[in-house]
Amino acid sequence: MSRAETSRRGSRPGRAGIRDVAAAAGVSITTVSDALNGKGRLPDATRRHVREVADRLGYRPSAAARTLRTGKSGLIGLTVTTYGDEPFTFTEFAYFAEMARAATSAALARGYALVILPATSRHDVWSNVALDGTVVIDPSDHDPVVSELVRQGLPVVSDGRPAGSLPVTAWVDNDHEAAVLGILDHLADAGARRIGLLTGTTTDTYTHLSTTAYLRWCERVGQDPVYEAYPAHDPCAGAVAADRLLARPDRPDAVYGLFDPNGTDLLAAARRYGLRVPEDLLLVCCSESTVYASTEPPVTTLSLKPRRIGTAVVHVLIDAIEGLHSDRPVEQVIPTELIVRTSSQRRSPRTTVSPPRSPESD
Amino acid sequence: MSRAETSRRGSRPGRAGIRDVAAAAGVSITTVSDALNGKGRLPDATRRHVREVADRLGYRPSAAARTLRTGKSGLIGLTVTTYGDEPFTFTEFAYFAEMARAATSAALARGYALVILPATSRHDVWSNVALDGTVVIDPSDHDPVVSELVRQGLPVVSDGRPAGSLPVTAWVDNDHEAAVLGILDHLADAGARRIGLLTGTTTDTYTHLSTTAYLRWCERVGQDPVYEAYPAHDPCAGAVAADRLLARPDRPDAVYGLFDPNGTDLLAAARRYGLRVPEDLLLVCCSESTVYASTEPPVTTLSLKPRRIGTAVVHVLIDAIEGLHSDRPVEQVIPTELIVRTSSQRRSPRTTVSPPRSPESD
DNA sequence: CGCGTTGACAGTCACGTTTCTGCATGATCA
DNA sequence: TGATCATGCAGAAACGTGACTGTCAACGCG
Repeated sequence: MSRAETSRRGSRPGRAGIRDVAAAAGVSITTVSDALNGKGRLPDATRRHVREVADRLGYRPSAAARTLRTGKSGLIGLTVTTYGDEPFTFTEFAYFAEMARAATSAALARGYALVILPATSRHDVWSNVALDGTVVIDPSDHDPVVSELVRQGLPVVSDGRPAGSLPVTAWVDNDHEAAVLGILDHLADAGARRIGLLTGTTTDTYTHLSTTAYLRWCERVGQDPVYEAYPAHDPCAGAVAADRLLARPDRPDAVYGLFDPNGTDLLAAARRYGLRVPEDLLLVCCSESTVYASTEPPVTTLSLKPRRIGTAVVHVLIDAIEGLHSDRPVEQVIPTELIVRTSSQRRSPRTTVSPPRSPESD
Repeated sequence: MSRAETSRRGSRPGRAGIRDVAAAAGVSITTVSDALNGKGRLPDATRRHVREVADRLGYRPSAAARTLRTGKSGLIGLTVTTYGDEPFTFTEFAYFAEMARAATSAALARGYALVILPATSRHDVWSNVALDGTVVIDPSDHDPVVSELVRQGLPVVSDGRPAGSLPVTAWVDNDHEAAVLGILDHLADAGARRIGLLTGTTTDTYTHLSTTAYLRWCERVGQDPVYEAYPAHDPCAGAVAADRLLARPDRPDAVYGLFDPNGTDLLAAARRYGLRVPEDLLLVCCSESTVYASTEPPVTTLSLKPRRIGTAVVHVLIDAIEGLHSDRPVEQVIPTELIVRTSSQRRSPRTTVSPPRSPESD
């Protein structure tokens, strides 16, 4: 069978193949491939001619064929832990959104795209998409998906220090212990005598590290721990837990909340009990949301710098994919930032208006 | 050259191909493919045997090869409008996060995965990933990316009524005019005499439709329009615009804010001017955030139901991809929901505590 | 003038699947 | 008993690209 006029079968109009370009330009397939990829040794005239013809035909190389041939898809998985059947957790919205945004930007700048893939998704979906590597957010102890990916030889970079002996390629995280200790010291400096904690019942690393840091701090300064834990994925449970914490007989005079909505929930609970913030109750919570800049009063927040983390994670991963032995460390610690506002400043009642914050740039 | 023992070349250990499975099971490649995909006519014994051998070898079919052969990648693009160089807009965080979450779930349930692809990304990234279709969020007037995709014959479904003559396959949107009119009537019922609007300077459909609906309502009831517009992607500009709106000589006694942060910004501005909410100022804003349930006072919000929209968009798109002539309409209007809280209820001062809201389920 | 070298391309294979076609074998039926 | 048919499987052709190998002419050099 002759191979001439191959364009008659297969491809519908609108999808020109490399053969069509070769025929139209009067050269061979090899020449087209080399001309478009800048590979071979061709005179610039041929190169320009081929490019021009390709543009005229609206030629787009088939991503599938290229992936099959080269073994690289240009796709990076973005895996998010799930509570329940939803792709990502409710309480991490702002964090996740910012982190994903930065990760997408960073990946894109290096020619990669991100695929959202919940860890609990059906196995066939995972194997149906060709990934060059994966970003895992807060992997659980012995995540089967991570093990499977690593077994396949794919680089896996984790946002959050991996628990147990999870064999990730690299990880990026904050120093959560240091952050909690810093906040507790900050509150103590502001005059707090008994600091309470609003924490979660889940077993992820963030919750675990933060809680143990709190307990160790209490032990060190000789304070009885005062904390309430609730399932962080339930938005209503947070309000209830905040209320419980302030209803205790040993009511704290300062509270740190580990999750984003804790600030508003604690403010509401304080109002119910007639507690003034910051006079009667000092408040800090971990959040990326800007609403805390304009609450009454503005609430001091701890930012985990999700944008820096997202960027770092992607860069480390792509370095691993491309086999670059970069100077980026395999274990990166991103500093947190405490944004001090009125709710944690008992000592300086003069200024109650928080300075305007410019749009974050990192 | 003999084709026996093909496994000696190519594939590194850890990646078993279909040939290896066929050899190990003592059957042909065809039989393996049919057995795993449930296609041919095979006795159950053979089917089970092949599956068992495949599992033992840890066989995973190559997504790239499958895509090349079948023409279906199982990937759906999720395109988000960009202001500046970031993948998605700052002001739509909660909306986008919820919408993306629902879309990811819905796609996953039907065996598809989502790829985040900003509209402004480099062309090579778009053509480097094999997509079966694309979801476009709030496409601009003559989006070149959408045209290109449609020209390639890919289904494109839009979140938001497409402006101009954008040739999308289908779209899903709220009835923004009806929503605005409903809110204005709601505020008027609560006793508002002069209703102001906090709107955006961008030209997207949402902003445009909402603003014109407001202007028409004003004309109908004979009220002079009182509004301030600001670039919605700038978080600081919103606070300034809220302040300006309440500083006007013709200060409104009720305000509707089109964007998520408007509620807290307006509350803060009201405090600065000594205005009580809802006694001196009625407040509604469009937001998906739960923080407005526990602000002081709780703020009435309009929910655009992003989860329903995300689900609907994905289902319509996948129907189009798979050529199903479903009974789902090509143009779907999702109803909005007005969550009435204290900030817009001047008439009933008895109950100032909003009822607890259960986690949304739709 | 003969020979190695280099430029400029063409031919062909392989990536790993899916699927169409087709060949045996045994069962069924006129 | 020969023709028909369903069954169970094997062979091989694509899918569209990238890369290796090979060919042919021109050219420089001793």
